Amino acid sequence: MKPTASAAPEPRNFFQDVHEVVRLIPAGRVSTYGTIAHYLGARHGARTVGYAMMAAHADASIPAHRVVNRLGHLTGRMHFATPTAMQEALEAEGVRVDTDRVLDFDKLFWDPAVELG
DNA sequence: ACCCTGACCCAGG
DNA sequence: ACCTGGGCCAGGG
Repeated sequence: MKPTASAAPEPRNFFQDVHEVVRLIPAGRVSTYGTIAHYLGARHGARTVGYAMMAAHADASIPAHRVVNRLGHLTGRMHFATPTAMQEALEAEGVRVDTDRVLDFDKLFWDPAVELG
């Protein structure tokens, strides 16, 4: 018989996995493309996480502003409603930003492999 | 089913 | 310190 909806594992693609991890980043903390890629499996590149974040733009429940590049730079800022919206969203939760870079990046860095076990 | 596009990161010369 | 190449996923035309 045809597998029921509950029996069939939902077809999760990599983008959805990325979105799920991003939702877990606490307010006031930041993570990076490469970290998330590594957490989800070595065969995925950081670039692909970037692709997933573009797709995330449609979903307001994903805190896309908490994902920056490995240097703490706000590389995704141009994809927000305004070029300053990403920085403003971070500052609204207490993250200091200067010239498109997160200050105290090492301290605020959130690694799913560490925080989630 | 092919072509294009797009928030990255590391290794090597 | 600069540039290059390789890896990588999903949606739309």
